[in-house]
Amino acid sequence: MTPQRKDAARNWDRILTVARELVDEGTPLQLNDVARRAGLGVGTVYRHFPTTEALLETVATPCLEAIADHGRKALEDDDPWHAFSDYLKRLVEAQVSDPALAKVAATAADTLPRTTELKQQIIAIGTELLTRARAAGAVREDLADGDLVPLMCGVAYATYVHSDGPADRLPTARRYLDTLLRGLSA
Amino acid sequence: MTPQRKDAARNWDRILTVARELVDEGTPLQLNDVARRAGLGVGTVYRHFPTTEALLETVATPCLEAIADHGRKALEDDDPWHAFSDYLKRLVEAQVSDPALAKVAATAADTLPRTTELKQQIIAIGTELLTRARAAGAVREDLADGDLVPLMCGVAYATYVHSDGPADRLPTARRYLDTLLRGLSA
DNA sequence: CGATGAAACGGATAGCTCATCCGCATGTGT
DNA sequence: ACACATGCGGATGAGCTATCCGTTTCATCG
Repeated sequence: MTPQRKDAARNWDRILTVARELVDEGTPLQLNDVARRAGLGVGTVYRHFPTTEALLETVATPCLEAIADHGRKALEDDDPWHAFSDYLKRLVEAQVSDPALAKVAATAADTLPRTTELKQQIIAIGTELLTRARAAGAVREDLADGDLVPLMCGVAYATYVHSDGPADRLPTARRYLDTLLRGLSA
Repeated sequence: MTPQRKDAARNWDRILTVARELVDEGTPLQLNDVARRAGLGVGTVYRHFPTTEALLETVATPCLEAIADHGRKALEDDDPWHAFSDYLKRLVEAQVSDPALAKVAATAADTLPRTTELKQQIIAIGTELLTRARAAGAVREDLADGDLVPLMCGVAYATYVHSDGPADRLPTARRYLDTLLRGLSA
């Protein structure tokens, strides 16, 4: 993934660093803007990342991997409800603390080629945890597999609409998720 | 609100008609686009509606009024929980069937001067219904007044993320709201 | 170590959308 | 019918996206 040549690798890193900064400060990603801030030509940025989405994906990848790792651990939890709810909590917290993740989560898979596989792993883990929780009678029957992602995005979105700034997001998100989970439990 | 002069009033109507069509077919509003479709100069459109938001507001106004009317009736309902949940149902259904409404709902009041008052009426009614339901012990204590709008937007957003097209939105939205209401009830 | 080809760089620039401005046309009141 | 006010239209500039190609840098091999 990272380029072979030394200069290319250096620029790749610079671009990602700048992009991460922009995402964190809430600025919408603009490739020309990234180029200027990184002290590079636009051409360079566009060669590495043909679209804003491509850059966004790459920025979000480490977080996605962390979530997948966390999920694999959750699969070893004996308490199905705890494993399920804890995983959802992780998903929501990640989304509200990282705008890049929120965008990737809400975007259809086909426009995000690079992270599709990771995203599907994360969804598959969620589905598995849901299936177990359902089998244990802990979750309402009418919650379908395909509802998981939308509901997580919904909680994250509600948090964004509510909050004035990044500061009070986490507690709000937790409160909203708690409410949702209460509604989901059997 | 509508201009006095005959030609101006006619153009105003044309613009609103076209805008309503565009919103309904899911196309994002672009003022130049509206002008072209309405057979008018861009200047005309920009004079009536300086920004996309202003046009969006005006497009959404009738729906907002309908909601406020519905709300005033809900205030006469004797069952606090029924009045409250029914009102929320109305809010969510309106949002998922009208993208204009969803945008207006999720936008901060200060960028939408024209509909601010209407929006606040709608929120005030919701708050009143919530207060009554809370007083009757039907709603969880930790649901704050300011949570109402974000949660409604969240449900609408989740519905958008879930659905493939406008067709299956309503049932999905109802299902999600049911789940949320279950979590909100004491 | 110097030459050579491949790969990457940079930024000029074309294409596009947004929004303004002002000369011209149209409607309204006398 | 006239004059003034009001509204109309679209040319136009500002800002952003994305491409293309001449120049530069890197890695490899004799």
